[in-house]
Amino acid sequence: MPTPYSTPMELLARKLDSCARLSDADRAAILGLAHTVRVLPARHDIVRFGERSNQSCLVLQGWVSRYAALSEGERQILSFYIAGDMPDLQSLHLDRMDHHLATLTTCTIAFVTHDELHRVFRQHPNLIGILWRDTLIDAAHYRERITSLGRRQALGRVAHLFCELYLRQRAMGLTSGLSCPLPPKQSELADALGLTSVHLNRVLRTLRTRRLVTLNGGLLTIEDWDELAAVAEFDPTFLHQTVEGVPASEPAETV
Amino acid sequence: MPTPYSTPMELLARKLDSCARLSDADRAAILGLAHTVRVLPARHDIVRFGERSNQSCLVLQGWVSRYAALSEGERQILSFYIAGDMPDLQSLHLDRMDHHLATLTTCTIAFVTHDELHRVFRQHPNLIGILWRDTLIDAAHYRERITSLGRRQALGRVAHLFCELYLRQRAMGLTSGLSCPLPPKQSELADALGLTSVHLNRVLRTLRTRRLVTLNGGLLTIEDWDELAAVAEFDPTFLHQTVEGVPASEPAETV
DNA sequence: CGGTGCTTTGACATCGCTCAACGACGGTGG
DNA sequence: CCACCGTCGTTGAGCGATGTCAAAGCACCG
Repeated sequence: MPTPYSTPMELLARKLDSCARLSDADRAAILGLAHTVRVLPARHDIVRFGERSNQSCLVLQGWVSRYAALSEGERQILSFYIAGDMPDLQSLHLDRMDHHLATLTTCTIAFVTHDELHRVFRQHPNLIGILWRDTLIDAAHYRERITSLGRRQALGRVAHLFCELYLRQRAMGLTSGLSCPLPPKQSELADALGLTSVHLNRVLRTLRTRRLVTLNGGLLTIEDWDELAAVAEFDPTFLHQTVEGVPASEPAETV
Repeated sequence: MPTPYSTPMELLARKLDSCARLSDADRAAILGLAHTVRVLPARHDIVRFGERSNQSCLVLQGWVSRYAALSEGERQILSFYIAGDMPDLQSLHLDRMDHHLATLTTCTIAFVTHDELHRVFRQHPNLIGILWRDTLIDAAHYRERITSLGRRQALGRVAHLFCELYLRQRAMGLTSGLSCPLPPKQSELADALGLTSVHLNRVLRTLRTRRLVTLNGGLLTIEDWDELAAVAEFDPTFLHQTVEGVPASEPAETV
């Protein structure tokens, strides 16, 4: 399932279109953004805690994670990012990183300097709101994660994350039926969900046994969306996607 | 400890000054924001899940909470807001609320319409970045909460929240020595921390016994900042305050 | 064919939850 | 003024969900 994009900024335009409404002028401005592209190996820090950044990154291919490092080598993964996401927009207005940003898989990443972003903002003030909105949606994801960690048990937490990651990939055309890539290892999923990898493994077995979901070789397959969403108490409102499509019991194949 | 402000927008200016740098022109623009003021009773919803809003609110006095409601009457408090905070800025760019906003105590709240904000943004584009930054700091608070819920045990979680709430109030001049208001009831703190009120109560006893913190009648008193911060593994970076002041062992009295 | 890293499983420990009761306190009405 | 009541805080006993530790299985790869 390769990322189906022609140019980096077309990918960004597609992404922004899935959470906002992009006018033709805005779209053109996006497509004109100067950028550089780099391929980074898996498990490689992009920006580190404490650093100042003068550019923001756009994921073109692969998965990126945002994480906080605690003492004793413990780690909390704060969020996952996929093709089309700009995980580093906050550096536009916050001077120091308060966490790390790292690749999870081999990644293709585009970098846009803050100067370039400010230039486009000056010429197309509309875009400010659209990218601001993007960071607000990021915050909405955080809120949902807080709710999960605070009030759901392990099973619901895992189910909820799977629903979220499936729908986000679906909006970017990265799913195939009820399957989608899920490259993080179990220990990484555990670090995101506030669980140990041992317990996560047992939860995965439960999900498999109950015929809700299977996870194998980096491929997630949802066998029963309705039941999975019920276990997760999943409500897609927080995703703020323009296309509200929750998979029907018999979901449409994505184009 | 009454909120020491003369006018609503002076309070906002003071707040923004504590996390950014406000030029004189920006400051004047803030002071000129048209608004209305209302007093709301405690435990009163300001905006509800699913609603659309055409205004944003500014807390002038009292405490506000953002919360998600789950089935079975369960609730996760996502964050607390105090005088100077604008908890509702996201409604500028997100059409539907994905959670609730409610008063915790009796509150004085100022409301500014989105139209008015957009007007000021047009005349003072600087302010866009400053308010955007404010929402990004909100997100930084979420991240820290995720880390707490995911990777800290109850004791550290509680200690961390107390450190955060103390420093945020300190930046607004709402503390007195190492004491500050903490109006939420134990059940509300528990709902914010992913604990039951019973267990939170035991944790508070531990904190009291270990002479770190006492909480009594809505007043939080920190007895040993260094030790409390150590238990919490507290690092104030995520607050993104311009004045970095962490209380010394013998903290300066706030003016 | 022997690493190396990830997943899976078992046995046991522990943190935090549940249920239940009681105490402290303030408001209200007689 | 006092009895009553509701709310909040406090405590105990037992239980359940999740963590810890340790080992084995398994796939990939040199």
